[in-house]
Amino acid sequence: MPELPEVEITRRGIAPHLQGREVTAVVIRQPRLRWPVPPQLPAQVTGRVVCDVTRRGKYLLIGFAHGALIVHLGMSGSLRVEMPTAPAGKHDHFDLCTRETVLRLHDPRRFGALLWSEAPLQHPLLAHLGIEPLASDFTGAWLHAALRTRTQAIKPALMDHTLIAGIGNIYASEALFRAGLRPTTAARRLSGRACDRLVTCIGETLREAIAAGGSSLRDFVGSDGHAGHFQQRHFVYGRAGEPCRMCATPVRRIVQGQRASFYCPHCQRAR
DNA sequence: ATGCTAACCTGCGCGC
DNA sequence: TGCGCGCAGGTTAGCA
Repeated sequence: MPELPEVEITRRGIAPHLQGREVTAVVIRQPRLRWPVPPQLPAQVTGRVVCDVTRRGKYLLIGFAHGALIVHLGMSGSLRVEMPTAPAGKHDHFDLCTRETVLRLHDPRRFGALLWSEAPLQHPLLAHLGIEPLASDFTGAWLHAALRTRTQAIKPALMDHTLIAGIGNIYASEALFRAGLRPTTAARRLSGRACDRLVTCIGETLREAIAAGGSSLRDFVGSDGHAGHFQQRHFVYGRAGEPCRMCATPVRRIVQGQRASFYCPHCQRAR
């Protein structure tokens, strides 16, 4: 589930329930995540008030005056706002309680993370993140310059978070389809016009996904919290062998850097 | 520095 | 029904 749009949707869903609220209790039910949840974390935030909930790449930051909780959802993580009386289930790792609700971290595969930092943007996990793909300084000219020395294929380059923060496997394939670019094209070979197009398409892809998820924000309270059920209509992702939505040519699946890439061999020929 | 591989986990869908 | 297999939205550590 969680690439940048899902993380942003989560942020918007949980922020109203946290901002300005005092943390009344913290429950670490299952500390095993990518790294163990720090045992001193409850003492750090109990009795403190949440200032804001922000996002950097795929990281969520639950901010306090003296630092922030850093949350990463990994492959299978989700955050839900529930009533304090709701029973915790299997793979519910952690609760952040306020007087009104409980923020619950659920993560079956345990690739997620929950950490505390007094200077979150300087934290080793965040310090080297690249440009925000929805920020106004992410332009075709910027991308063209950034890719100039990259021998790597464009698709894994888009997923390099030290270059661009937050683009995952689904949206990398989707954005390249929209831009008409072959995922295997060497990044340095992209023309200025191709980079312009790609930046536009990345923005459109991410914004549309956020907008599609935004319609289900109310579900963050009291329901399954499953940000996937609004079913974005992918052009190519997960559609190997199925007809391209634009030209009906069968979509191809290849593997790049041990990750599946999907593309239309007819629509994606430009560079 | 750069680039590949393995590793961390559970769950689901598929073919037999 | 049940079992084994392959696959999954991410990222780091370690090694060449």
